[in-house]
Amino acid sequence: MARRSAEDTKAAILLAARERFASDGYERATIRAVATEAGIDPAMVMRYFGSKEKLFAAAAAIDLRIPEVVDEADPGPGLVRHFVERWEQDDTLRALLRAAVSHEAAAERMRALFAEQLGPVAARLAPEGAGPVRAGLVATQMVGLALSRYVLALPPVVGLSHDAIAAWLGPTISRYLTAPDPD
Amino acid sequence: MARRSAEDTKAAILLAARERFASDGYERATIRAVATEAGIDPAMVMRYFGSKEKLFAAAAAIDLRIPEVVDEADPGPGLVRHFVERWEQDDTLRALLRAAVSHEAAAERMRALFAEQLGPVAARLAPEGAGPVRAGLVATQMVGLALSRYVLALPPVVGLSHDAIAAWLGPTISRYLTAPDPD
DNA sequence: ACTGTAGGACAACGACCGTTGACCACCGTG
DNA sequence: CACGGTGGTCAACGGTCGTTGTCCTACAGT
Repeated sequence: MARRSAEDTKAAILLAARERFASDGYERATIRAVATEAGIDPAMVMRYFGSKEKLFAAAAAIDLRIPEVVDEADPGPGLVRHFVERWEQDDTLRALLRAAVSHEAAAERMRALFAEQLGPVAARLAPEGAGPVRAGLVATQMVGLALSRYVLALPPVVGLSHDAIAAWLGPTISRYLTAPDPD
Repeated sequence: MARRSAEDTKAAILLAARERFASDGYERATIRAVATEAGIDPAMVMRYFGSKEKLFAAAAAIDLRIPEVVDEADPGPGLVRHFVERWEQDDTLRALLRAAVSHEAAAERMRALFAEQLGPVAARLAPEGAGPVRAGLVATQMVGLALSRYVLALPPVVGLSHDAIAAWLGPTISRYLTAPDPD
């Protein structure tokens, strides 16, 4: 059997870690299970990542890659589509979401993620000074979709097509971002 | 010190259990912590509830108490207000939500909750046959609000008043329930 | 006063977890 | 061929958890 390089092993561990964190959450995802899935000894995980906490931090590093250019008048559908594709692309966001619910460090990372990556978009599209609130409203809808579809697996929500999701949630997101303040 | 009745003790355990499950999630909420908070020995919890699983089942029993009568043309704001008040009334819903993320039995209970209690309302207000999908859409927005506000504690969402929440999310809920199907 | 019973405490078991330290095997290089 | 470092294993420690069995104690009814 050919020896693996350290980088290959690290990558295998990260992949396995995202999978376990995504489907088991922070506490149920054990170092031992991650190691088994990566085909190595638990001690290697410690060698390469130092602790479970640091392994999670490495596994949950993510860039939302929100597109710079969107339809300024009706940004919702495009953003919704982008989010859905981002969620389904790999396990990272699911891992972060599941962990954020019971792990304070993960929750903090999630808050930072929305503040730093969704914030600027909202600041640009929203009325003067309303950026943070509008970003928060968008977050409620997008996080709720993710939770319902990928974690709770509510059957009607799982059954929605990407088109249906964009058609239903798009107007909501557009309104949260661009509508004037209500009375 | 006067002895407590079994019923009093059971109630104290349930109260403590909801608190621990709500703020720690299923796995981090230990029987030992619940017992300490209820002022008794962990063994008592087992005596009265049999197992951690059954304790959770007892602590997570809930009735959403969705009002029978709502404004049929614009049900959103009223429903949103009712949900927010229901969430803030006690720890039961927060406990269920947090546990549902990492505990399959709790997730199943959450699915049943929405199907049985939100489903009928959606079936009544939505176009023929569209009930389940509309209930699912409503769930994405309401669950997302709860997660963002009570679990992740996103600052802009935490800062919203009940009035602001109803004003922003009300139209969304109304549209999900009563709008005709999009193209 | 006696006693049965309901309400409760204590200590321990077995399992599992994160983490550690000592030890091994293969490899390219001198 | 020796050899050092890289990639890897193994066994164990200390801690915590759910759970169990045994024992204790206060009180109500006779």
